[in-house]
Amino acid sequence: MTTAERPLLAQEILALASEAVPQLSIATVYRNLKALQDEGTIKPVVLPGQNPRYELASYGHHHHFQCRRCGRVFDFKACPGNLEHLAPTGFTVEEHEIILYGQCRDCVVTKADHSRPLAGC
Amino acid sequence: MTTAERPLLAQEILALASEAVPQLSIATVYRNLKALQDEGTIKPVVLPGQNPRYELASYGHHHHFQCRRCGRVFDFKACPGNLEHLAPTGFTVEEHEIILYGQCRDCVVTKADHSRPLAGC
DNA sequence: AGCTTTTTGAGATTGTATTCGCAATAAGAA
DNA sequence: TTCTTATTGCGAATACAATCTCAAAAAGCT
Repeated sequence: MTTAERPLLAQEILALASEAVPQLSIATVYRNLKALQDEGTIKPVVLPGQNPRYELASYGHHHHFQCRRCGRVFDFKACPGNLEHLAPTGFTVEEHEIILYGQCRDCVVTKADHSRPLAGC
Repeated sequence: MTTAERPLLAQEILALASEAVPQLSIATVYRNLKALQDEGTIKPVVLPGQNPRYELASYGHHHHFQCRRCGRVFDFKACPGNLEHLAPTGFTVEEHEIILYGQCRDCVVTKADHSRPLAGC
């Protein structure tokens, strides 16, 4: 399994790995994901209402961007920090999560080009 | 159906409404949620890996806080804004979502009190 | 009250991501 | 090569939120 530059769905992993191992089954993908997760190599990235994606656990604090056109999720390191004061008074903030939605670099090209595929571009 | 002060799960709605209508079934809850959603009165609030909660659609831009102890989700209006620049260069940000995790006012009381229930407190 | 329409409860069913079971295959050791 | 162990493919099974079915109950109307 090679390193990817963004969190991947089990299905994306299957698709990508299938290029090298055509008969690869989804069960094997899930089995390996589980194993890698148990040993702490990877961790799940869950966006609201979506299936888990997976990325290397070694990558530090960061957040995620999802492209609305191609659906891919990207990491970004930037973080405003100091979000503790946003919560209602009396609340304690232990962790935060920021998710940005928009168009990725590949997809901003032409706003109105509806002929391009909506996923996997 | 009365107004609640935070987004509720179908199950929470069932539990709360059952106090008034004991034999209420989950099907009715889902039916009404769907109807209210179709007419635009409520909208779903989805946290990563969790079932949708529902809140009034009229409440403007805001974000969510989840208490790790009782699991309840709360709204908060505060928002740092200007998150567009956080995304990688070349990306366009159309929307953002911030989720804070921690302890709610009710649950911060005693950090080490493990005798209290973990949900519904 | 009698009739019609809408809503409901309760259980069955669906959809779908994930996991299991197990025989087959591959990889390692000797 | 032969034996042993680990991994795989593939179809079946699971888990579970959400939806459907349909007879019963409730609400409206006259």
